[in-house]
Amino acid sequence: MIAGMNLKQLAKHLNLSQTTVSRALNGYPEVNAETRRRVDEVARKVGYRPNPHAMRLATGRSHAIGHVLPSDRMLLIDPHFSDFIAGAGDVYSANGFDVMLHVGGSEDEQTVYRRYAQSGAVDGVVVMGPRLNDWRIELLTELELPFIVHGRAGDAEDGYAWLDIDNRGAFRQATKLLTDLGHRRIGLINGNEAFTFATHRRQGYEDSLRAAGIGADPSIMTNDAMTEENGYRQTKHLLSSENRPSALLFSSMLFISGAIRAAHELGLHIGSDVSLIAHDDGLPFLNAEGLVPSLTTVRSSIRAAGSRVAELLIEMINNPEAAQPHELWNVDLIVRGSTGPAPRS
Amino acid sequence: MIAGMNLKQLAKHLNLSQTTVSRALNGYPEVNAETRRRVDEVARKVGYRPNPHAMRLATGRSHAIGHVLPSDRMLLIDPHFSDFIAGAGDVYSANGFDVMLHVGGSEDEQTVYRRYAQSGAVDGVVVMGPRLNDWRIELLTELELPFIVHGRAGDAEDGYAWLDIDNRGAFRQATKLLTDLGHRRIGLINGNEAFTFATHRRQGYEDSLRAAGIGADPSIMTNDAMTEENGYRQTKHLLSSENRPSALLFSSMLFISGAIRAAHELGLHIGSDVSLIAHDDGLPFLNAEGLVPSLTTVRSSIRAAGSRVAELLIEMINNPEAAQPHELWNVDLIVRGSTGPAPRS
DNA sequence: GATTTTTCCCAAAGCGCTTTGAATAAATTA
DNA sequence: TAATTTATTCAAAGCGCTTTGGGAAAAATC
Repeated sequence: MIAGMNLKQLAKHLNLSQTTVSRALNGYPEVNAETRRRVDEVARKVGYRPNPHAMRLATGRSHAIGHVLPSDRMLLIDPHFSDFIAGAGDVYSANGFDVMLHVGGSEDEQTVYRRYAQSGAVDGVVVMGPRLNDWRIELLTELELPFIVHGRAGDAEDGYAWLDIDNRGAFRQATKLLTDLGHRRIGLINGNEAFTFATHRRQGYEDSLRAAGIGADPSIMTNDAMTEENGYRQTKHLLSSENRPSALLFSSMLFISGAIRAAHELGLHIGSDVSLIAHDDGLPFLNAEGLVPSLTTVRSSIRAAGSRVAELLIEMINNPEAAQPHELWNVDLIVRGSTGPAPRS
Repeated sequence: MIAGMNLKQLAKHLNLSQTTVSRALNGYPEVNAETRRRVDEVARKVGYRPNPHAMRLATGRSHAIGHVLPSDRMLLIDPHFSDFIAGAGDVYSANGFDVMLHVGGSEDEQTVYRRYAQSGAVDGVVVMGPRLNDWRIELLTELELPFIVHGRAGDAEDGYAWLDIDNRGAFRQATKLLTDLGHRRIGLINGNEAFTFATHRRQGYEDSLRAAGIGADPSIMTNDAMTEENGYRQTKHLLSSENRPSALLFSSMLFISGAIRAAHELGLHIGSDVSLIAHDDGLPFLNAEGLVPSLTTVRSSIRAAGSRVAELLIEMINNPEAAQPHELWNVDLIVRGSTGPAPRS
């Protein structure tokens, strides 16, 4: 590792005290403008970089954000994680924050948070994939470690900071589109309801069914890990049943390829024999528009959410007194080719 | 953030000096067995955790590994990243290492590495998605920052540590399977050849074509971002061409759903009209076995690679004098239902 | 011109840990 | 019994930065 100059040396080089140099670099007011200019210039020239560990030790602030992926990693988080973090990462580095990532391992997840809090290893954490009454929220609150939840964890939503998309509204809209098109039997292929987003989506779906005077039928509602294979299996199952749905709602694009495959195999034409709508997080390798027929979706960029979550958390850290942010994002329904009027039976 | 006791307090509590306590906790020999027992016990009881920043400052070692995702993030890395890191993460935390993740942002990627090296923010880094003669290798070597490459970067392979899968061998095998089955016209739907893995795969493919006396035909070889959509588009294009291939080789499972869709649309039966083989990284949301027909693949777990890469890097860090590791992993060809004898034309 | 402010800088303490260089007591050896 | 070793422990000096509490010179006020 290349040596690099430290503050002391830089100060000597400048014929100034460490104090002054430190202050100059950190933008404190009590330093002469000309001096500051000189310091900045020389620092840049010699490529001075403060030692982050020393800085952290001295200030007690780590300038790092923790992301911990649960050790019982559900399929939910993984494929979405990189996109989320891509969005957040931009913001973090723009603000000089590092990301501490913790995934799996022997150490109990709870211990990790405790360690973070106690040691000041991070200034805040992002909670991803919240579940109903997620224990992490209680723990982090108790630890007084600033955190923000991507999603919501059920009740007491005022008690913590969160950013969520309006999953319920989204699925309400999507379902309404279908009922408006005359569909009466609509299947829901949802993610694991341990996660709140899945619950919210079901609620939205039920809202619109109810509004259309249709009873929810548990036999055409599923909760599964969001994989291609499950998409295939469930679709195949539902569409080959006696009283098959004329429309299906999917909680993730990850289901979709499988679903399309199943429909094809059954000789059903998408958009006429069966209508499909999926929630689209904007994962770059799965493009709803590129499908044939193009897919009707409720879309919300998980990447954008990542950026915003990062922004909010940094604000919270810089300004701990401020009120906890709550943001609920609208989700756009984008009608494309995979939805059409209910076939007359 | 919860306070937590520091060394000094712990020492006082134990009626010992900081030195002794520190030594006891860090397993130094010059400390009485009984004393060590006492220290360990009390430390555990009061939940003492050393402040990592202080530790890092004092030792100069950060106990952290850097992963930096290129800012010109190609689709390649993203979906594979979380699986890779999931594997690596287990090993990291088992060894008390943290992960510093850097993604995108305004700061130039090169600067990030320089900063890491100069400040000792990380003890080593993992280079993912290497390209031909990747500049990162040169830079990191110059910076003397320990690193390991997942993949290879072209020539001078002895100059750095790497772990790679035998992409060439894998595609050689896969192609051979096809030529043995009588296929003479085999398309290759590859990833971006800026990445070395794609080049290696093409080479393996060409090896076996050559061995079978078949000339490579650039018109049925493509290089694209690995997305569902591209899989569809390229497959559709190739399979509807005049002299269509009877078999296709894919560099990623991400292509596959699109490919299957295209084949279906063209009314081609997979496994008889057209044979398909894909490279399978073992991404959890895309299961080759679950497809219908099940997919013949060359499979290598990217997650396992992550674990091993982490292990090797940690060894390198703990033992800087040792020779740089090079590991080339065999890839298994798993024959399933998507491959069959070439149709007689 | 004397006094109070302001401006600009500095020495030194401290963050919490590791590590060096002794010191003391106990155990060996002579 | 005196001289060495060995086994344990400790005080103090860093690691590289921030921050407190002054202090000297310059500027402003009376």
